[in-house]
Amino acid sequence: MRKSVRNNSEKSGEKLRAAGLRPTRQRVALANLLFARGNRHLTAESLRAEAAEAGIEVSLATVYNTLHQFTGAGLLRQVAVDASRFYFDTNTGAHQHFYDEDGATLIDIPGDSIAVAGVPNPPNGMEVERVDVVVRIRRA
Amino acid sequence: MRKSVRNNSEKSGEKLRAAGLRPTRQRVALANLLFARGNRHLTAESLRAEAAEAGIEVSLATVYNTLHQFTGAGLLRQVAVDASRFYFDTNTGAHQHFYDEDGATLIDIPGDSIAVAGVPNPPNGMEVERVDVVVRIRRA
DNA sequence: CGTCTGATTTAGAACAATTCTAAACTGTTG
DNA sequence: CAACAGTTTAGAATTGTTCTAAATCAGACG
Repeated sequence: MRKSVRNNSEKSGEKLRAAGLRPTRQRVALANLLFARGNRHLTAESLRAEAAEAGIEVSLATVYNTLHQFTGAGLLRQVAVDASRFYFDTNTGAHQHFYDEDGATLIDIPGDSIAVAGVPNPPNGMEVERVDVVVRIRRA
Repeated sequence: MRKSVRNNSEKSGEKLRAAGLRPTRQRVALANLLFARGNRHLTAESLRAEAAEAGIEVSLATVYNTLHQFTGAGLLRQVAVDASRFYFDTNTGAHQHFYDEDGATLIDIPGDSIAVAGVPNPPNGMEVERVDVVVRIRRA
């Protein structure tokens, strides 16, 4: 057990270094939480709560900083589904989302299942950065 | 001119009544602004600014209330593209959007140009409410 | 190893967008 | 035209996020 924790931290450290971020205690701890399990969707508050539960004390400002730095480094992706908060996704590959408006939860849709056809050319001087699909669902 | 203004207000009044909303001075004025021209994208602040320019005094709270009531009544639709504010769209039909992240502007994509195929079945007990496509663009 | 330096973290203040509250007002109904 | 429920309002409150200035830390260097 202890060994695998150390391995995770080492892996996170390398990951951060590769991204050009100094592997500080806080960043490594958050990276461990973020990337240990599979794909995750979270908000600043939820990550902070999770960190607190795991006995890691980080200020909210650091959680925000880290989330933004990770996003800038391509380790995370922001998902816009709800104007009231930012969601972050540890899955940075091509994929889409279900968004459950009742529970305010996101569910991944694998990148190869949805196909979007007929996207018009963007206005002059603009280029397409990404095509986001959000399938809004609710209790039937 | 005066005649057409009266017509607009009468039309707005009927529209509101049909939606089950009492056609008050403020709601009629905002509806006129919203639906007089073609499709529009706006935020609470931008609508309020526009109202102020047109000499209509409405409190910000009323702008928010109205926007939400209109949305509830199906007269407007909310577009989630940016976690930092709510956008509203006067076009409630099926269509999609370009979102220019530099300028924070929305551009309509007609409903019949984009086709989304392969949406998986939603989880049990859930139904698809809507499929939103946002094409994020930026200066090339 | 201590020391230094710039990067990072922090608590708390500041901010922006939105929502709430309680009182004043207004549209409709009888 | 009185009465009541629905609506509006100013301003306070709340929420989520960003900023600030001071304290702390990671890594380099002697």
